[in-house]
Amino acid sequence: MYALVDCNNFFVSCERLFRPGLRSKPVAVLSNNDGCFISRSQEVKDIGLPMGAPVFKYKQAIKANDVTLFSANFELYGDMSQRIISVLRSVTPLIEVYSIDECFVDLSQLAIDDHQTWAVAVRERIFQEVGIPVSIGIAPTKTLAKVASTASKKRGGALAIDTDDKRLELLQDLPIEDIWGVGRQLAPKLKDKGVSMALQLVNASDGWLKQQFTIVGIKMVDELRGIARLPFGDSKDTRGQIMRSRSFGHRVRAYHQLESAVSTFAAQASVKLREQNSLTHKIVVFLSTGKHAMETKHASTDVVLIEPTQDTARIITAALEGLHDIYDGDFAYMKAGVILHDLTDIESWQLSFMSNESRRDERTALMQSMDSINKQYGTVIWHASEKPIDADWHSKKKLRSPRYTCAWDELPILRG
DNA sequence: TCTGGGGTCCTAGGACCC
DNA sequence: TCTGGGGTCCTAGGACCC
Repeated sequence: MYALVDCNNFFVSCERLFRPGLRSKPVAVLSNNDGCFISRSQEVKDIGLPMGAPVFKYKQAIKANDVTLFSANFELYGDMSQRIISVLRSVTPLIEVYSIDECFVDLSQLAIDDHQTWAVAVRERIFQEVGIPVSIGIAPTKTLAKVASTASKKRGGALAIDTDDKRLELLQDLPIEDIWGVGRQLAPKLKDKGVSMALQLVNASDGWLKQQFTIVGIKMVDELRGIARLPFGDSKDTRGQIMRSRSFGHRVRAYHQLESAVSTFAAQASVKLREQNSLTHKIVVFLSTGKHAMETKHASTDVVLIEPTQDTARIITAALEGLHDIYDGDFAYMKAGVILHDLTDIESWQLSFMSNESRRDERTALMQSMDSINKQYGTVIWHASEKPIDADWHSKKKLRSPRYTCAWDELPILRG
């Protein structure tokens, strides 16, 4: 069995901790530039201000209902999140931190008589020790635990799906768009086929499901049927990608402003990179007019580093080169960002670097940089031979760069 | 005028290899 | 030297999550 511990209106709850007078008053937390709602108290939900909605469109309602607004304070939320996680860790080490306000717990190693009672106790303990109200759902799969925790919000904040009857009862009342994994695209598609409730999905034939879904959807339905198909993540603290980006809140045309933003993002991203002890091999720089512009434009570029690096100065330099390549003074940008891709563990970078031999277009550059690598690592021996290739074959295969064959496996570093 | 900032996983199809 | 067809790797982009 799995538990999902889900913080109620998390950011709002954090702010209320320091402003107890705001309990039971309408409160919302806003995104960067105070652009849109990212957390709402129950009172604000009842007023009808939607999640993610732009604040300027709801000025009237905010004033009329005397809604208290906060600019987001992610340091505070991160700190409160850690406190909740440490309470859970004291119960069992088998937890998966899913997001800043959600945590899965594997209950299989715990001696629990009654799941409902356990959930109530843990919920009370978190509220006592941290002051944040949470909802706890317990079920045989992660997706069902999610269903349970959502349903628990109207039933005192703790709910265990420990019988099939309970499971079916909940699925009967669950609209498909509220299922974890059903989004904007899938929901209308399913409704067109006459499927609007989760129970219909669970009762559908395997043949029909195979027609409608890819493997992702099949797994989702299995999870709803009580068959665990999602791995219990060993809460990786090393990300596969690191992104820093920001909307400006107004249109930016001046190159120096973009330059300053991009170098800041590159620096911040490289700090994250060092914290997780990784190297980056590819840097993506992007500029965008934002998705709400009449005419949306998006420009991005990949900067591939021949030698993976962790060095802030090099990352900034490379990012600015990328910016220079894509900058087009003709239109104004609303947003900019830097993404670090192809992250490698710092201890094993030589291996992954060398074994990437199918990146043919990088080969030429690699050959040129081999000298410096030889100097740096001393023992690297390598060789490459260029095969003669006739012009016809070349154009047929649409090869843009000469073809090389390199005996990477002769590198002593791979054997070591 | 002003509409978040992160992430993950999967797939289709091209690139590449034998 | 023949230049096909199938397997595999890689990438961009989509869909989804909070």
